[in-house]
Amino acid sequence: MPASCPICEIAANVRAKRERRKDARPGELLAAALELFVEKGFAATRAEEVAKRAGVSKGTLFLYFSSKEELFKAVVRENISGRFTEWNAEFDNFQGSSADMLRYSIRAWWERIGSTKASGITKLMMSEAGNFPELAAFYQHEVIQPGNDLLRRVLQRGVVSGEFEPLDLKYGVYVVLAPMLFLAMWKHSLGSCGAAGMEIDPDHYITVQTDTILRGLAKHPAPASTNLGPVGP
Amino acid sequence: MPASCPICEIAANVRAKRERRKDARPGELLAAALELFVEKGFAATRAEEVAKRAGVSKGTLFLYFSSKEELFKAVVRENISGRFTEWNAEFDNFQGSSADMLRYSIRAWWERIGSTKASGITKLMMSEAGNFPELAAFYQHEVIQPGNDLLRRVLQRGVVSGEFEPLDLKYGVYVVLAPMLFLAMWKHSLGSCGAAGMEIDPDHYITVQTDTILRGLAKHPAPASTNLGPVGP
Amino acid sequence: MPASCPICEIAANVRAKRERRKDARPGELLAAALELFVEKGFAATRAEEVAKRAGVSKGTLFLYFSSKEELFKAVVRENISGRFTEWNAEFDNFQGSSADMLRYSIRAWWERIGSTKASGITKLMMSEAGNFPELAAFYQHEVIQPGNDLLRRVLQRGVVSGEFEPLDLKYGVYVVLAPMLFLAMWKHSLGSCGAAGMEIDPDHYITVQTDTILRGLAKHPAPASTNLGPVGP
Amino acid sequence: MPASCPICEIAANVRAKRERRKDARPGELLAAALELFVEKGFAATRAEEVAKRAGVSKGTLFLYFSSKEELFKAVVRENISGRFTEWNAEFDNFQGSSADMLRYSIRAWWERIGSTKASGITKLMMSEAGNFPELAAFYQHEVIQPGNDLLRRVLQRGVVSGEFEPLDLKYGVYVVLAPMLFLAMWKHSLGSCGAAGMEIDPDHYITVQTDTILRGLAKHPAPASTNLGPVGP
DNA sequence: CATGAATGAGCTTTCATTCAT
DNA sequence: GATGAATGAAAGCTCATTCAT
Repeated sequence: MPASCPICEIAANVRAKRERRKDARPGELLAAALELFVEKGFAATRAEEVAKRAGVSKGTLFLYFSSKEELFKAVVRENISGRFTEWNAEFDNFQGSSADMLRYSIRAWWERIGSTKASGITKLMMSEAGNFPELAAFYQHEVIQPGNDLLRRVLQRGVVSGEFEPLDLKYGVYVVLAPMLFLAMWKHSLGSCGAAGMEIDPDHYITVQTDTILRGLAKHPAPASTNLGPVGP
Repeated sequence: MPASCPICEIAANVRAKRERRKDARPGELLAAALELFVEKGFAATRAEEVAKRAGVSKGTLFLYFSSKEELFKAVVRENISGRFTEWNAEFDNFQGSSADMLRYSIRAWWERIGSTKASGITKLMMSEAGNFPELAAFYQHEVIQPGNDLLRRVLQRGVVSGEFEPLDLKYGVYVVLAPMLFLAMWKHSLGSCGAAGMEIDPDHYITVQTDTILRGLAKHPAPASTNLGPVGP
Repeated sequence: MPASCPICEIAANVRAKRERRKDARPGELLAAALELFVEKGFAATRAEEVAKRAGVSKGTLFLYFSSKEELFKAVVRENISGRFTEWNAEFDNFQGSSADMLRYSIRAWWERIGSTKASGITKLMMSEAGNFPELAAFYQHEVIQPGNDLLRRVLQRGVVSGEFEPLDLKYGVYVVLAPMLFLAMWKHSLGSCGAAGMEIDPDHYITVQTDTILRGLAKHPAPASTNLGPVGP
Repeated sequence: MPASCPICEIAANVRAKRERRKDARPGELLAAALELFVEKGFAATRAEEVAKRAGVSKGTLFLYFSSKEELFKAVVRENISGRFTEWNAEFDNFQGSSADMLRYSIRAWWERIGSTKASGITKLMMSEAGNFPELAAFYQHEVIQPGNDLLRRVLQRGVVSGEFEPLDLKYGVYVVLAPMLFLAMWKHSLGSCGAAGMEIDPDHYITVQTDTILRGLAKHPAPASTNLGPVGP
């Protein structure tokens, strides 16, 4: 180290730390809020608790988010924005079979969303959609729709290439979506209650689901099943 | 009993009516509470609103349920009572292919649970499991486990008979369960927000899911998929 | 007293008392709020304090008034509505000189408003008008305008009859209004500070003002007024 | 002082500028505070807003005033400082009739106080006197009393010279004071609400009031009214 | 039994005030 | 001196719960 004033260095250091702290505040608060909202639900989470978990006081929270509801919105936005542009690009260049592409999609979702805290948002939205119609619409527009579109493209690719049986694409995406979203929600509710028999091993779950779904989608030489009329004889 | 006193009869009648009304109270309250809890969540539902929808006063609610939490527990318990004994019997006698049996199970679930208000408790439990661990355990014991067992028997029957490919039964049940429970939850959250593109037509959804699942489970002459390496290039 | 069940009497009595209390609540709260708002201003008055002075709990206040602002509005309405219809009628039938009529008006204002707690509203409105534009408009419409109109009629009567010099009526009313409203405001602010020399004896004040105003309005060279009897017909 | 060092001059200059700025700070803060207190009242004015309007940070405000209350006191004190010595001198030398002197007094008040921001403190004191008794006493001592004395001298001059009718001087001053103070308060409250019919044109108002007051005070050939005792016989 | 007026703990939100930089 | 991020006491308002009727 060359000649330098140690006092100035300390001062600069502290200032830097302070500014880093200031910049980090919203992130820390959003992280704490995500955790607590997912754990306890929106209404059952007290603002003070979020602040405490983020290591700040009650007042500080409202310095960064003008209301608890605004905090909620910010949590949702923070954890979903911009992922889809990245994903779309990834998919444009995918080389390989459509089955592999679907497998890849599912694994990627799990690694980037499902296995992270962001998966809690799915449960959050399910629980609170009724109380935040505006946010629900936002979520539909920013998350559901892009996700649907992404999956539809994968399925369509498979149908066009002859790998998959033709199917109603709109409802076909739910064949893939439903098991994934269910896993996310389960993880954050009944799956984390500690009761015996409630735990789901995600990797195994995904493997079984993926295999079955792919066989269900695949084009077969012979049709699988005869149809059934209404329930009851 | 021989000739009866008409006055006594009237009195008994009146008493019976009053008792019936008295006995009906909790039911009306539970029905109102179920609706509201499902619509708005536990915390966002006010006790007074439940009372009003049940046509009684606030005080009366607390006459029958010592607290809002007790009311919640009663709502859940009320709506998951022993349907499974009936179902088990039904399944013991089922005649037909296992594919038909699975189809029948799914349709039966939809008609008796999924399409009724009872489906709301699925969403409720997902939302509130964290705040009511005791209830979650109860739900797991009374609903999840029996449901799992039921479905496992169906799958096992198909595997044993050679209709279905062998599969991990524990996770196989989720292949059927996940899409159904997802539908129930969707219906009560994002699906009822009025936003365009969020509605799911249950019958169509069930048809597509069932077809795909059955083809995924069915024993095939040729294996379905090649395996995949790790995610990423 | 004839034969009567003492228990029933007590019960009826208590119920009556309870209902009387319920009916009295809003009035008690309004009275307490008026006092405190005038004493300390709107913002410096805590809702709990109002409740305490009315002998009820914080929650009860919000049972009757949905917000502190609503309470404020109710206080203003309570203390001014309907007085002007009565006053207008009184003035239509007034017999006597216009000087006497003006004297009577001033005395009547003092006895019915100025000397009562209602006079505090004047000060309240002056202090809070800027923060409650909606209320200020309400006050202008319900109080200021009717009061102005009333006074204008008195002045006009005097001018028409030749008792008063012709004058700009719009600004003429302030010749009477200003000293009266000033008295009301003074009473509730600097006049009640206990500082020596700040007290104003209202009767004397009114006498001096009235005499001077009447001489100022009177048509000269003829003398202005004969004496007046007690207020009231 | 003879030849001066230019460097010293510059240094002194800079220091003077800085000190001027430093000395100006409190003044800018007081000006901002006066405006805001008058507009919105003491309680509804936030310290941060005062600071912002003065172009400094929140912390700086508390560097100069130890609390919001101290700021308030300083605002009042600042705006009522010794104008009266100047005025007294002016009045000692006044040449002309007492009517002219009174006219002059009123116009002077309007030009130097009433039409300036200083008139706002009249309203401020009225609104907050109850919460700041110490200030109220101060105000009474520094403003009300001297103002009263000044006016009393004018009236007395007129009475002695035979221009004015004899009158109770203590209450006579309010004949002049009340309309003026009322105008000041009106201007800062209901008069600035934008509601139609609330605006008062000060010049016209003053003209009408002054004319009426002077005629009310003037000595007439025949006395106007003898009454003085309490109302009623 | 049923009622609903009353309660007060508890929550969100505000803002004067402090103090490390 | 000046700053503004941080604080936490305090206020408005809600609502589960009680209890006199």
